[in-house]
Amino acid sequence: MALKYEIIKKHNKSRLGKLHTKHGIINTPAFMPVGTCGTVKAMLPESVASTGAEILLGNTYHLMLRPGAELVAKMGGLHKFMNWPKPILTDSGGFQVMSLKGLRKLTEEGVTFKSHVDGKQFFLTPEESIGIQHKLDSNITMCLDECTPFPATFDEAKKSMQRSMRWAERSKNAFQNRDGYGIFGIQQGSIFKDLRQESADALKKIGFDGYAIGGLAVGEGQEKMFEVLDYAPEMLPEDKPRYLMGVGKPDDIVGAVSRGVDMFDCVMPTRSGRTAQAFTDYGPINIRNARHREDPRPVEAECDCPLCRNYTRAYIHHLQKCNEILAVMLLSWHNIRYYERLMQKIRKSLEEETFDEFVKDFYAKQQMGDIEEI
RNA sequence: GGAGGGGUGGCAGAGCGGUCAAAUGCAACGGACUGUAAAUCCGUCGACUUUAGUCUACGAUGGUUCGAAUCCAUCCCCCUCCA
Repeated sequence: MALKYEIIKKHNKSRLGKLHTKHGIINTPAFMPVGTCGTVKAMLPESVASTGAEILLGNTYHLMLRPGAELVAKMGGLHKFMNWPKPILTDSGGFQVMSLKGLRKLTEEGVTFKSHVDGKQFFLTPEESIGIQHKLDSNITMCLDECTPFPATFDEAKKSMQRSMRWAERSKNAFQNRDGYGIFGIQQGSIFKDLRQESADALKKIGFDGYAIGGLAVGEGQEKMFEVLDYAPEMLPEDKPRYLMGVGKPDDIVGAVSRGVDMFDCVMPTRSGRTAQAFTDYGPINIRNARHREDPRPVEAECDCPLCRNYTRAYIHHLQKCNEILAVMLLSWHNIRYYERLMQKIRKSLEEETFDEFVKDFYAKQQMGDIEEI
């Protein structure tokens, strides 16, 4: 098989595993920071690596626009181009089918994007998306799909899902097998169990190295998302990694691991870092808030990131107020480290068979909220 | 000494008889952010009560007017240019 996945331990629905790629091993459950344009915003790749991240995301649509897949290939592939020697997963452009719906036209053949940069037209087919991801030298290629918006009626979700399944087959056919590289299918079906099953069956018939759950965390709320995750992961092959796309908040991730998900990616730690939010074991804080103005404590006492080791809340608050780049850098760093530490704790508890206690403790702390007294 | 311009909410700055508790930006305060069109976006921002409303407000005082941030008079202060 092109990508080897070993499951080391299981606990109820949760799994501890290792995914082997040409550029290294990914310990699962894993969180993948998002580096859409060939950079995790405001972070040095070396800094991202120091957080414990073992794999990054890149994006087909954005890299196709700038600098173009050919150039990246000429520069030796995305790993070399961006100085990230570890594994890379690339999204197919399927999310942009939803997020850029005003700038694109969907047909059975593919999707025409009007570049958000200069208006230039790009026609992205499943074959083209796979080809671009190949040129980028992505370790994990994603099928081109349509991230079904929410809410969708049953019929809308069905049509959208079925097209994504036809595109999944075309994507798989266009994919060139190589050792240490793989392709993931993406389940759709919105919040409808029948459609999720139909989608899972279609993907399994095609056969993939891993299976993603797409079309969640698009506005349905955590309760509905968890309802879907109560059944969706188990519809997918047990011996392959399961990847919940675009999720999520820390408690989303813990809940999803409990329900059998192995991989996550989310913009949240970096975007929040740019918008003054810092994640802590006791829930998120907004460092811009006046209550941090004279707080001599670190953002999080237990955290070992540079922000928490070397700077006070008062200082980060000051930097943020002054709109200083350093605030964005340090907060992004902290948040990614927070997510990676969370995943490390999840894996450790699965390893030591204390996952249930970890989950209980996690939610108890999150509910306590940030301690306000100084 | 001569000529001119101006004083508006924390700051900058519109408004030049009613529709002005006063545009807009910044600051302040709070919220949102989930496969990144995002160092972004949204809300609040005189006081008290808030559905509606009441009061105090555009340098100061007095006046004209049904009605004044807007017009007039006097006073105080600031700025530019020329001597």
